[in-house]
Amino acid sequence: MKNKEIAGKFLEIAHLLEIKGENSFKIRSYEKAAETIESLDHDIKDDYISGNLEELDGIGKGIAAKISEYLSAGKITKLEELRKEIPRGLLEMLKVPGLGPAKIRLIHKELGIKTMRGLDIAARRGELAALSGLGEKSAANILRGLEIASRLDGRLLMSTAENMADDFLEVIRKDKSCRAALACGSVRRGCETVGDIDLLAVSETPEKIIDTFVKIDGVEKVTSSGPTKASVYSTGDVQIDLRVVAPASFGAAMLYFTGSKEHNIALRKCASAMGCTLNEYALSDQKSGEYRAGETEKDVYKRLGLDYIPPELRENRGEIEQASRHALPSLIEAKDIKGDLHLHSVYSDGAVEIRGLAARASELGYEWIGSCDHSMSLTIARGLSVKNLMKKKKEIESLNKTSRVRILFGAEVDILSDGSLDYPDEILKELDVCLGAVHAVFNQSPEVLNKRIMRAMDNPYLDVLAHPTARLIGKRPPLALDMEKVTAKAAEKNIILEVNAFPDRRDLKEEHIRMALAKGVMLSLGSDSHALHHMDNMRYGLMNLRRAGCGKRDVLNTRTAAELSKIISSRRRKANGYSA
DNA sequence: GCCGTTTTCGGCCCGACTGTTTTCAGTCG
Repeated sequence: MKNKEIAGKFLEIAHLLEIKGENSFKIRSYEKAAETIESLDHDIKDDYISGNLEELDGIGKGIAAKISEYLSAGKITKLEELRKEIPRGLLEMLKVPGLGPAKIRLIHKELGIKTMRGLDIAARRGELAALSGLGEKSAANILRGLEIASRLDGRLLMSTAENMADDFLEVIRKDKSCRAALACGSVRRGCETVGDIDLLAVSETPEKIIDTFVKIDGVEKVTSSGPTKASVYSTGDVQIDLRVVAPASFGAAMLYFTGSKEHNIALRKCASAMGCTLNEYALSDQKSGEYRAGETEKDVYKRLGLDYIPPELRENRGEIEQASRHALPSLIEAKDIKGDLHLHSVYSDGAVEIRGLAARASELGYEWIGSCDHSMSLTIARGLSVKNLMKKKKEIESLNKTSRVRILFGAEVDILSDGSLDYPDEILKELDVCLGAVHAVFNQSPEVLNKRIMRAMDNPYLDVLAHPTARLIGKRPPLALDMEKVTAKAAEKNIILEVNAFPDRRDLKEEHIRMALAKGVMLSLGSDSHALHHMDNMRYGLMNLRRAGCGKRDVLNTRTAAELSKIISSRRRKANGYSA
């Protein structure tokens, strides 16, 4: 499938046109087309073959022709020409905070600078400040922006961003004039990573809140500060923005600052179509300016004729149209979760005894847990020998006599380099649940790797494929798996795919969850806890599920212990039937 | 470049803050 690839080409065209100074609506058209293509639930080649490209939203004659050219000839002439015309370095400069297309153009035209390095040198020499339209301050901002762009190439993990946001919110909420405060933006939408942190507060006296905010310990630099809005850089050069609004605008402002940008643009179009304008203050009549809604998000959606759209779905991927015909998916919620399927104990590399895990699970309101320690080959994580595994089984049996929470006897079994599992079948058979996972030998060729996973999935005792792509966000790339094939195989063999909730794993990612859901594959959530506090990480896996539009019935963790056992024994029976 | 209940031209989402310039363009979200 080339959807993502093609979407990327159009985004590149959009950026190049920006630098060129093209009409901004033309640029927006390319961006829109890229969004449409990226969020398609099928291969765009299908539309190309059937001649229906122009029926897609935001795709007309021009862009359809470019898609056709790419699919038939493997290139887009317009993009090739733009690349020749505009030095690659100028594109990179767009990533520098404080530097936009107009200034880039100016710098390029007046000073002939076309690389980041060249820009850095000119900035240090003070050549930028001499340009008309720029001054000392702009030059200094660009210099700082360059520093940030080079240091902060990555984004923050959601968990880090949430903690930072909470630290700031705690102080803001203590201000007596603060009625409410929360994090919006990508934090509220549950994204995997966060670029900058957007905070929103409600108050009748915004200046006071802003004043509190810019003085918080941990603010390293205030980059802008007005009566209702301020931006600061906090420790680690993380940008934090705060906006303060009046109570009557709380909902409209929440919508506005939660985004996504694309969702907002689409909502404003809806508003405009019904003679209204939507901004961060309210939904109001275009002519009279009369207030229609704004105090809560629900009110605004309702006045727009839409069902309430949960933040995780606000990406303009069709959710607005779904909301208009009452067809939004009913998303899984934290309260639906009855158990955590992936917990490590002191038997392997966990820090907690099984009884401790069960006690915490009880506090969390769970009915069951899966005690899944590492298998014998993973010596670095004190993987269990068969003998210790059997000892663990006895302990679980004994604990289950009195435990309020049913403890499943499980294991996270290594998928070895040849695709065999790390315990013999007669041992695997004993497990209540068997998770299989790759923990070593990541560097196989894609062919060998895919064969390895397929072979593992052929084992009738493999119930769950845990953290399927083995990625670590920002640290280790995902395995080069053909996820279409993996999800198809999971559907065929009734294998459950895990959504690992550890903050730097979040594996499967939402795109792959959607792929699995489309094929009817069951999913499971696991915190992969190695310490007690890790059990609270389930929320991050839940974010992925919700962002993928996942409902309650799609997830194993919403079932009772009895239902879960039934699902697993039924899948094993079928799998054994296949392999016999 | 796209689109059409103001339909083949002329619109296209909206506002805060900064910096450089004296009224607004650029950037950001």
